Amino acid sequence: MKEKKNGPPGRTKIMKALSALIKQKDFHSITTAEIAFQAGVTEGLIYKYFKDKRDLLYTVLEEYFEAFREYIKKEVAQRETSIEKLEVVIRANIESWSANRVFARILLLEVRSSPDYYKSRAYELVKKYYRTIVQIIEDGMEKGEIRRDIKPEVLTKTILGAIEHSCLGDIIFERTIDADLICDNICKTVFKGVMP
Amino acid sequence: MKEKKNGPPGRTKIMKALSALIKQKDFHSITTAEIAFQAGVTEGLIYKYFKDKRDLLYTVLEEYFEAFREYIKKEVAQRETSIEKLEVVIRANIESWSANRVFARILLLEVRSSPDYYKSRAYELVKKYYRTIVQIIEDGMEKGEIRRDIKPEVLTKTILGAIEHSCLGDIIFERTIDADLICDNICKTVFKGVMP
DNA sequence: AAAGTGAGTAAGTTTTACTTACTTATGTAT
DNA sequence: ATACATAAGTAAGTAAAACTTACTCACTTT
Repeated sequence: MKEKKNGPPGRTKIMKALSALIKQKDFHSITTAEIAFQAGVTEGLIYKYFKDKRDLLYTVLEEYFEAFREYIKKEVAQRETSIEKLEVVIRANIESWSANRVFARILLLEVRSSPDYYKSRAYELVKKYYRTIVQIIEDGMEKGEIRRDIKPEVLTKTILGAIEHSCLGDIIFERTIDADLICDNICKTVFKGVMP
Repeated sequence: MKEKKNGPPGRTKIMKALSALIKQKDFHSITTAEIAFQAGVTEGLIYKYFKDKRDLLYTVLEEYFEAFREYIKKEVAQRETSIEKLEVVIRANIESWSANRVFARILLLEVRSSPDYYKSRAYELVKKYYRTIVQIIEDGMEKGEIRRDIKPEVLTKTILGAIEHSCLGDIIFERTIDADLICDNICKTVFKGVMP
């Protein structure tokens, strides 16, 4: 077996088609007709395999996310202290987005506004990722590496938010992401604080 | 003069109508027919005063943002040190969103994905807000209150991102925002760092 | 009073997401 | 092999929503 169970070829072609189109324009202005044309199938087939246009988007996102989590997991496992682990999460996250802008754009801009997204499998993966970070922080607190007067959940959100917003502008305006600079700045801020 | 130059009554009614509807459901599932009905005008009038449905949304957002900036400006002026100013920005931002969820939802979820938004007047106001914070940080660096080995722009994005992501979940799922907890946690993290 | 202007309308058209009823290919048991 | 079942794919629509166009009415200006 070369591939995972991707299902029928038409389904794969449709996902590839949207994946390609989303590089060129925003999701809202991509029509189902365009997707079908790019995939070389008819419009109706989209609705055979996906509930609706958005469901297709979530499924594409899911694929990206699976790879992303895999990568992060591997990197984290190699580190010892919780601070090192957090640093590698921050770095890997930014670098993943930098290498895979489409993924970042879908995740940060295209799906969040639809209520249905929060019932999707893709969102389940996001939550898993979130919980991984909370766990790192809780472990760090237990080991005395991280101060205990902060809520792990809020700290996680602070870190994820810092990453997201720092990359957002570059993603929207198609600029190159200076991963090192951003990572370095976020780590300095979060680990040691901004006071001299 | 009671009001600012709001333009013709129909225009105001349309904006009020969308403002009310967006409290109940997400922008995508609000139809122009609904907006017109709620406003007590015909659908065509919307297109007399606004380029399209999204343009109307940006204009509503603009109104909210104007008030937001006014409030922040006043709060900031009362503080002395740059750290105090940053703290009050964080607090005022979170409290504004807590008090005005519609505004936060539009800003964080509904407009960001459309390229047109980045040409709107509303986005200009966002940039102004961003620059205000950069300025506070630059002043702080000059006065020696903030370490100089961080880029003011990245630090600004880190702070804004931390705020946004910390509130996002509560906004989406309509939970109450614990402004004090979030503000306190972000300040602790950003000012002093997470290490004990 | 005639002309001009801006607010507002009624009745379309077009676009686009989504459906339905059908055909063609593929694999499987007798 | 042949009949049957199931899955892949298509063609031609429908419905709803965004957006247009050509018009009317009221009110001001000269």
